[in-house]
Amino acid sequence: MNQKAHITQTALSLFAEQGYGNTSISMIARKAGVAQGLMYNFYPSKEALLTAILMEGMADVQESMVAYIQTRDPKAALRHHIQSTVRTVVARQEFWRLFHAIRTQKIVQDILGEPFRAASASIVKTLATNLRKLQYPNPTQEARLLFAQIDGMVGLYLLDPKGFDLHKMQKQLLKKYA
Amino acid sequence: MNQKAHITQTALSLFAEQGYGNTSISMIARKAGVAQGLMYNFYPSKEALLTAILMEGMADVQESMVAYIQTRDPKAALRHHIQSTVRTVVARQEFWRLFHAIRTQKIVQDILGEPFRAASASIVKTLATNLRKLQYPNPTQEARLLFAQIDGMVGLYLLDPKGFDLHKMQKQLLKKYA
Amino acid sequence: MNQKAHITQTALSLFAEQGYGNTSISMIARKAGVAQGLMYNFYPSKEALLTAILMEGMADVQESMVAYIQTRDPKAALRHHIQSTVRTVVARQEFWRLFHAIRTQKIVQDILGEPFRAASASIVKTLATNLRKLQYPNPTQEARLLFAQIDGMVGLYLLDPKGFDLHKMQKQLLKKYA
Amino acid sequence: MNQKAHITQTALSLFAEQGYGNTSISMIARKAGVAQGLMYNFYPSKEALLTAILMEGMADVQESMVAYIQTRDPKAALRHHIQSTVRTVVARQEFWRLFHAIRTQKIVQDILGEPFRAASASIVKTLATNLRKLQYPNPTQEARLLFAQIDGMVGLYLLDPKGFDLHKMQKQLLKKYA
DNA sequence: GATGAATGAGGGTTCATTCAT
DNA sequence: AATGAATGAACCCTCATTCAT
Repeated sequence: MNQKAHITQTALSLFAEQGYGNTSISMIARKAGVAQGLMYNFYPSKEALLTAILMEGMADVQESMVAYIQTRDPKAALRHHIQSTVRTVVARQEFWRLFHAIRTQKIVQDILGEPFRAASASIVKTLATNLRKLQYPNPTQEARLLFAQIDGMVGLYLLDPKGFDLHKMQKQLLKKYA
Repeated sequence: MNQKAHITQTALSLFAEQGYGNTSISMIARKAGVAQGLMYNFYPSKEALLTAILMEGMADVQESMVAYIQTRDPKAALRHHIQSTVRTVVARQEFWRLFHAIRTQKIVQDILGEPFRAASASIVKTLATNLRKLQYPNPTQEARLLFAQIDGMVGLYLLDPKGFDLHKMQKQLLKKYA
Repeated sequence: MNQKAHITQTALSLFAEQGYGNTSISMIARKAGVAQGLMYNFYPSKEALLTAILMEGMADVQESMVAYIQTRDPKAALRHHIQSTVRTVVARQEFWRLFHAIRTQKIVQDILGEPFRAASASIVKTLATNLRKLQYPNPTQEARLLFAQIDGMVGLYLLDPKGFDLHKMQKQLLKKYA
Repeated sequence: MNQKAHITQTALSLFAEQGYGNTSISMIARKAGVAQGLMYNFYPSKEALLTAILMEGMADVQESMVAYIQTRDPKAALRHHIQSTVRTVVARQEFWRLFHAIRTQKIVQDILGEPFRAASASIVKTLATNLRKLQYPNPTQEARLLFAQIDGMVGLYLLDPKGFDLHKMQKQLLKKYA
């Protein structure tokens, strides 16, 4: 792996583990085995490093959704969304832990606030469309509730990955909706 | 209000508004209108102040649950739990915002990790008991799902109190379960 | 002397001796015998410290000019200006050394550029008025030349206070103009 | 132009424009279009680069004086000195701006302090000789005053090239002395 | 000669904490 | 109890310098 990717990955690990604010550049450098100053050859600031990590993570999520966004069958569409979310959260656990922990902070609101709201709205809208096809009453509210449910499930999993059986939850959720 | 409570409340406000890490003791003192050093007459450190705030908040939550924990009718019990949660989140929004923002951090995991897990387990167990009475298949999983749903709902509300209609969500949730 | 004045004076000494850019906050603190952080109780930044020093120095100069600005007799007015300049340069040598060394730098241009130009123009105008009364041909140009002469004299003195006999120069200048 | 001269000239431009301390090696390299490390093939350090620039500039000044140092007629000699000084300041403005801005700093005092004092003394002596021929009373003091005047004029010009009419000042000075 | 990734000392600044008053 | 001046460790960042290629 090249130096930039190595530093970025190390930073993500530490940010996820102990928080952005509690992670110093020197800690990242030490764990990555490079000099402090080197980070600034790749990113102009600590905040820029965070931004890059968040942007890349969001792009990955977007990409994983492209695969099933066009699914016509409503049950399949819901199933794909739930499965895809669980899959990406497990696969990129560190990113999600960081994102969930930091998404209330001003710095992230500035960077990702609007994109995140837009993405959320888009997902809710798609869920609503599919729930409507399945004859749910009040599909928009139901979609919001389902979104909250998935988000809550992910949040609780990230809070305690060992104690929270995400796949059992996923199964249960699929049984209910798809 | 006595000095200690005044300082503690001021700290909670600032922690909730701008984060624990971004709030300095001098800011708290300035906003509270007291000298910087005074806080140390009541708490040995900034972390102890945070701990006290979190403990107190958790105790309040516990207390609010005592009122309905003995409810016999399962639908009423579920209704009370949902309503009580929403009520406390709205009434003590600052505490919940702080708690949700910070609950993944090591410092909080150390302090509240175990109590929180215990409280969660207790709630889930109660929910499961009631769902079982209502003949839900797989009531334990269903309880976990409901817990996640409530938690997710609260989280999304705290993320954007103006844009997220908590009461409409509550109504929808009540319609489904109670 | 109080701490603030002590720190400010120490900073002026070091700035004058080795330049603003070559003087670190830690050097000032060490020489002043206080902790680094203390300076920030009095000035919000290193630049603010410099600004305060420059502003105060300029105010002193202004004040010393008030005493003779109203002098009616042209020869006396010129004499007073020359003597006052020499006196203040000798008395506040550190300030002048700092000011002469730093006045070309952007940071000072931003802080004092306009005030300095205005003050210079005012002095030149007064000199011109007095030279006109003394029947000098082209008094405005002559005033500019005299201003340059005084400035050059001061500059060379500050460059080498021991090797440059400022008072002999002053005497010679007074002989020519007053 | 060869690489060394190109780098040196680029460095002079930047030093003059924004100061020695505010100019980094990487800025010089970027503007010169070469790699950061290349400078070290020609100079052992940033300070050595500055030294070379200053030495070369001084040598040029010396050289420009050789042309008229032997002028016999005193008025012509004074005229040549004034004109030559103005000419070189305008022609090599960047060097002079750098030199005037930095000549009080320790680093330059160490390098050029003694040579500069020697050159100044030599010029003053020549001026005195010519002033004596013109029957000025106290020609040595008068020479020092003239030297200060020229230096002050140059300094004020460099401080504000657009606002200070150097050639008008030169004319006025020539009228007085030559 | 020429490159630019890598280093690490040092800079300005913040802030939790202490303590004399 | 209450003050706020004082401390010093730690933070983010810059940059002259080195060196493998």
